[in-house]
This record gives sequence, structure tokens and C-alpha cells, in this order.
Amino acid sequence: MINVQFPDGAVRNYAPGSTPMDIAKSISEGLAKKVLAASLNGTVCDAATPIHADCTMRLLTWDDADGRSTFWHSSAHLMAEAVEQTIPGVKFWVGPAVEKGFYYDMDLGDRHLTEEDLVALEKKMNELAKKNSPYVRKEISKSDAVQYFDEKGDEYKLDLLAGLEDGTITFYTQGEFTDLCRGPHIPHTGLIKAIKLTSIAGAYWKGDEKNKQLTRIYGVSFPNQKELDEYLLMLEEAKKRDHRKLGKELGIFTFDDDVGPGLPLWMPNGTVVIEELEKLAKETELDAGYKRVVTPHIAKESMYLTSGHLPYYQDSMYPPMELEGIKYYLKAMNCPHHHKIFAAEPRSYKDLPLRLAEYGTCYRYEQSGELFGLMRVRCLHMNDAHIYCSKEDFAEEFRAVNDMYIKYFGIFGIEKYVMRLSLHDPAKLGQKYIDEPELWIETEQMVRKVLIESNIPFVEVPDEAAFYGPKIDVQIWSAIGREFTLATNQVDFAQGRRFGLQYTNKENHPETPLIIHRAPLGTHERFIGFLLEHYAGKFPLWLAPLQVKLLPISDRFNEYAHATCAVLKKAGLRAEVDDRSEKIGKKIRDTELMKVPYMFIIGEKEVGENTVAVRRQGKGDVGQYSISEILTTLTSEINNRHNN
RNA sequence: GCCGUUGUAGCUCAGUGGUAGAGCACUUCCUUGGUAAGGAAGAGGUCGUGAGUUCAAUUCUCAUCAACGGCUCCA
Repeated sequence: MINVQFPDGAVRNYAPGSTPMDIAKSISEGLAKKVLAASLNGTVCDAATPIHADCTMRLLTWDDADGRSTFWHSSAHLMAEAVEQTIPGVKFWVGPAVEKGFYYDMDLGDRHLTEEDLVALEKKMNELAKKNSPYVRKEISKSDAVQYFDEKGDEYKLDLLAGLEDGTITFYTQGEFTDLCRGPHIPHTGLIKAIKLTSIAGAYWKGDEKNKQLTRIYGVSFPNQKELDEYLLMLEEAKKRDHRKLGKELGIFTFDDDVGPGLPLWMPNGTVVIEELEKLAKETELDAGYKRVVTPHIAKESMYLTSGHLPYYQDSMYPPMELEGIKYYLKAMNCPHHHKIFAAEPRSYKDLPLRLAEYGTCYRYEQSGELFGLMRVRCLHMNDAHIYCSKEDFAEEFRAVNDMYIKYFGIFGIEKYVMRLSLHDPAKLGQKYIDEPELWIETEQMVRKVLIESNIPFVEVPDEAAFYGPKIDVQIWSAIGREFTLATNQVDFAQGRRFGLQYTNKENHPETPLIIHRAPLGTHERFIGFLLEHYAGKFPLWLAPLQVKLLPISDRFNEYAHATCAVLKKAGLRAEVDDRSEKIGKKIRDTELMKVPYMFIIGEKEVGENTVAVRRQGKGDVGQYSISEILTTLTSEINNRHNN
């Protein structure tokens, strides 16, 4: 007998060769019907895998992430079967599960799919699913596998096989479809009860744009119709929080064809948010010893040759304008300008760390297909600063920058974040990365050490660094689950030297400073896009474009409302009176929809008692207050940047 | 940049080979109403842009621009 330990610690005995499915059945038929796969000693496998030795086992169902991903992977195979039966001659590449669903990449030759094709494929998949075809695993020798796909003329699978070791190759077959696949898979297709093919996309083979573009079909599937309906409903809800929709509704920003793609126009309401954010940044940076600078939007070609940006990023800079034989570029980054400010005066170690900050306007010619609402734009305002420091100061400065990030997360209520430490790839030195092998290793070590010492959660990502040094990207998630790279924080050991930046050290020798590039609030564009989704458009009071709307119940109280509004404005609040001849219910509704945090309702009673009836957006009536009383409350809420 | 989809009023969307419609928003009038939509009238569109087919194009074809879903990219 073999001992199988369950997740709760219980150990039970089974006959050798029993499968997780056998074990599930011995517990209950109901459980067995739900089992999608199993985890044996932490490795996910088919529920039909025979167990020959003592192990720990976990039965995976829809409730486990691994269970769902197995389910979706099997769904991808089911889709491939449907495609193969619909489109003869199709060749498949890979079809994995993704975060929410699955896709399969395929070469359809000249055939182009339409939405109707998806509907037909969905139907076909449902028919195939109902056959309850088991997913059958078969181990096969490499030569047999090669022969199989050779006969099929499938160069894609042959390419996959080329990278595999003999003895590790498995095929999975369900119904009439056989695929090279390491598995695992769910027991049979009948478990897939609800399917939605969501989109068709082009995807380059092996993710390389030089390669042929394959057709990718995305889909999602569920063990019952209810879950699919809920998922579709959730998508609808997410749409309502989309920053593009909210930005339009709330008058935050707009785009115009005549201005150009990716060039947002900030409307008055959006500009209020921008100004509040800048106020926060300026206060914070002043406290942290930064100095503000202002630099031009353009610079000569020579500066970008000096910085080394031009060869790396020319394609994503607006083409130069040429005047009197000299080329000028719109700036795509602020650093070179700041370096020139550092270089403008002789510097001593006593001037360091020198921290230069600017909300710089940059222009980047992002590829047309990259543009996305406020998240990817061609004109951006960066919460930028460059810290020039000695090697000895580096750790402390870097730590202080991280502290600033954390402080901001607190203010905005950002709870979920991960820092990604992006490292260089030694193989690409001299091409993608500046050729300074030792400096790379040294600075990467320094950064890693600070992160570990500060207890900041981070993951390391190879081959993602900036060309001049390692960087830290801050990943955050909006309320609708969209992932953002909010900010980057980079170490630069290259540009200081390129610009000939020097300071005189204690020993009276010239030395090149290290530079930290940092932008904790990212860009206005991306950050406000994020905030719109994060708050679902309901900005906290300090950020709200309009803070108080005064709603007189009838025209008779307009005068009092305007007088009260004047008091609020004088106290620095953003307030307006709705003096339309509308009923109070209508005024409240309109104000609620505009997500104005406070409504002051003014009628007979309030005028008589010199008060206002206060209504909080989303909460309703919160009682009657004197003007001075409510003013104190609101002012304190604003000054503390209270996060709702 | 590449693959796919879409483009009709400020917004959300119908619709048609014979030069367009709804709801909301907007304007005016009536209404002066106590916590999420009071009533009436009116105004508003070169049907993304350009070309082609046709007696006739918003509708069909092609091109182009833009947005959207992805791929690639992101200092």
C-alpha cells in the first residue's frame, strides 16, 4: 500500500497504481465529478496519473487556480479540434491558458477569420464538448513524434519538438484531435459547459515581429453557464470604470483628430486634478530636499548623441526639425536637460546629493497600435527628478526614493503593488545595454541590497533594464484589475560619464556622480488614468474637480446659495450653485452622476437657521450643519488629503 | 508598425441604394417642487475623410484617418 497525504495533513492508504481520480471516487462521486486535475508532491498532473509511491496529493477543482488553468488549457485543445474540423490544413503553434481563459495561435494560410467564424466555432466546440471525449495522454519517442508531424507537414510542431529531449515527449488526444502537449488536462471535454470565444488577434510567431504573424483566437470557458454569465456581467461593470469612459463623462480629458492621436487635451476638470497632484509632488519633494527646475521642450541633436538616447530611441522620438542646418528634437525624456543643469556649475561633494525635479513635458512617438487612452500617449507630463549622488550616498538616496513611493501609496490607498527589478542581459552588452559589465553587476547588487534591507517585495526580471542601468518598475493594479506600470526608478552609471559630469570629492579629485532617475507618480496621463479607475471616478475631496455643489430647493433660495458659495470659494473650496429651475431630486441625481463629493441642500429651513443640509456623494443625507462647522470639516478633509 | 473589429446628433444606439431616426444632454417656456429623472416646444447630423461603381451612395467597392481587442515595443 502507498501513503497519500492530503492537504489537511490526513494520511490514507491506497493500492499502488491508484489515480487521484480513483481516490476522489473513493471519497465521493460528487467530488470525483468536480476533479479537474491533481497536484502530486506539488506538481500538477492529470487526475488519471497512477501513483506508485508515497506522496502528498491535492485534488484540483475549479476552485484552485491550477485547476482553472488546466481547464482552460484543455479548452484550448477543444477549440483547436473545432478549428481543425472547420478549417482543413490549419497548423497550430501553442495554445496555453492565460490569466482569464486561453488562446491558441495558428497558421490559417490565407484564411481570415471573422466574428461569425467565432460564433460557428463556439457552436462546434459545444457539440464536441458534449461528446465527453476523454483527454488521453500518450508518451511517445521523439522520432515517432517527429515522424507524425513530418507527415502532417506541420513545421510549427516540428520546431517545438526540436527543443525537446527524447523521453519527455507526450501527446494528448481528445476526440479526433491529437496535439503535442506536456499537459496536464482535465478528465474529459464534457466538463466544459460554457464557452465564449472573445477575440481574434494577430500574434507574431515566437513573439518576434520579424516572424510571420499567426492568427490567435482568445476564449474563456466555465464549468457552468452561470459563471460565464457572471463573467460577462463583470466585464460590463469593468467597462463602466474604464478611464476612457469616465474621463469623457467627467470632463477630465478628450482627444481630437485634428490635434492628433495620443495627444490628450486636458479639460478644466482634469486640469484641477493635475494641479492638485503637482501640489502634492512639490510639497513632498520640497520636504525631501529636491530643487525644482524648468527646461525647454526641445534640444539639439548633439545632446541626444551625447546622452546616447538617439541610437536607442530614435524611432520613438518625433522626427527632428531642422533650422539653419541644426536638427532639434522634441524631448522624449528630461534627463539630458537636467544633466546640463548639473554641468552648468562646478560641483563639490558638499553640493551632493543634488536632486533636480521637474514636471517635464515629453513627447514620444509611440507606435500607432500602442496608443491606449491615457495609458499610452505621445505627450506626457512626467513627475521626474534626477538625483546626483556619490556611491556612498547611493543606498540612502535610493531608500529615500522608495520611501516616497510608499508614502504615495498610502495617500492614494494603493494596497497591491510589486516592484520589478529589471536587470541587464550580459549577452546583449554593447547592443541593448551600455558595455560596462562590472558596473552593471555592481549597481544591480546595490539596488538588490537596498530592496532587501527595506523589506520591499520585489521580483527580478532579466533583460528588461534601461540601456544605461538597472531599473525598478512599480506594478500596480486598478480596481478593474488592469495592471499598470506606474513608475520607474532607475540607476544610471552611464550618463554621468557620457556628459562628463563631475564633482570634486573630499580628496580634491574629480569624480563622476551616480544618477538616480525617479518618477514615483509616473506621468499625469497614466496616473490620472489609473486614479479614474481606482476611484471609479469618485475622487477624494482633495482631488475632486468640483468639491461642493449647492442645490437650492427653489429659486427663492438661490441668493442664499450664491452667498454661501462665495464663502466656500473664499475659503479655497471648489464650489458651484445649481440654480436651474429643476426639482431637487433632479439636481441631486445630476450631481450624483457627476460624482461631486458634497452636496449642500438649501431650502426654507436652512435659510431660516443659517445652515446647509449636507449630502455626501454615494452616502446620502448626513445632516444639517452651520457653514463654519461644515467648512472646518471639509477643510480638514482636504488638508489631510483624506482618501475617502 | 502588424492582425482583427468598428466609425450615423454632445452621449448611448436604431436604420436605409432614392440626401436620416430614438432616448438622454442642450435652448426656450410653463412649473417653485425637501434628498437619484416635473411638463411642453425647439434647435442640432456633408452618416469619419477621399475616390470609384451607379440615373442616384450614408448604404456597395477601394483607399485613407481614427478608435477599440490583441501582437511587437515602452528611455
